[in-house]
Amino acid sequence: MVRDAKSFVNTNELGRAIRRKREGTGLSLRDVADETGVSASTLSRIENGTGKPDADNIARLTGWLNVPMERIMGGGGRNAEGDENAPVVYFPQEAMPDIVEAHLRADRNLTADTAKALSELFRVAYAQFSHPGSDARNRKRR
Amino acid sequence: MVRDAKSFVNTNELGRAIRRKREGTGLSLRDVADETGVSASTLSRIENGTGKPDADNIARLTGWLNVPMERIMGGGGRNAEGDENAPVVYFPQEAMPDIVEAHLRADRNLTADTAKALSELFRVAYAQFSHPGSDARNRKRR
DNA sequence: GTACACTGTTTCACGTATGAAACAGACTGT
DNA sequence: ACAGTCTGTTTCATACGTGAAACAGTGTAC
Repeated sequence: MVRDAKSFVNTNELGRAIRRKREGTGLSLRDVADETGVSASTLSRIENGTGKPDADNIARLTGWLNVPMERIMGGGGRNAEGDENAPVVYFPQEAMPDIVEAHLRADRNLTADTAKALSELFRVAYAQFSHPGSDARNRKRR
Repeated sequence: MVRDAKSFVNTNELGRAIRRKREGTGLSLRDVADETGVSASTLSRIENGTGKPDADNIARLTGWLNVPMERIMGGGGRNAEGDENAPVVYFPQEAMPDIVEAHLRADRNLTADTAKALSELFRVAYAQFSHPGSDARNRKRR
């Protein structure tokens, strides 16, 4: 049960990523607004970490960044209590192969068979490398 | 771009997936509410496709489903005009290896080196299988 | 019968994310 | 000097997602 529901989506990282890319490419807020459909005012708020963008805008912006939502947002059940701003693994790590498989199945470049084969390959490889001991959980990065 | 900003996050699929899993496991709305931290009323609305859940609840629920957000939600820039309810690829397919890599890097079960090795493996395998023909040149560049 | 416990749905007051527009600066050209 | 055009930020009214609680069924026990 998701220990007491206080979890927030980490939008600070989103904001930082956007500002980084925006300034890196020399675009203004209004430029990005035109490209993404998110208004400049909202964009400004997001970059400065004020408030939390809604689902549509998160989708538009992660799309613009070409980054998976959960990578940038973190959130949900497993947000490490301690470390604030690190992008977090949203899913139980055991689910990694499932995540990859889902992505593969959604990939229109692949046939169903190929997607299956690729995820199988990934599953095997992952099993090989992941939690090498029985207590990989002690590894508290950072 | 972004077509005229009318893109919505596809929450219908989210709702369907939740109802499927919930009924499949014989849970009530209030059971799921306890597990996820999303209220039963909101849960009901989501399952019935009324309104759009906010970012926090999407995170909680995709986490509960163990499914990547963009797989279930679709959304953003690439939502296929034609087919409504199909889960869509949110990212350009070319980005698949990057997506997987991001996920791997966020995986605390893996050391940085291992994550790198795995994503390299994946990248090679994917390149092998993806767009086998030459008609994959629909790509839009911005 | 009538209680009681459960179900999913809807009502309600409240908080807040939103975009348009107003705003404050920084620069440039005239 | 002034005017014009850019920048990011903030104000404002509006829209809407939210959870608690009320509601409407349905089933079971007594």
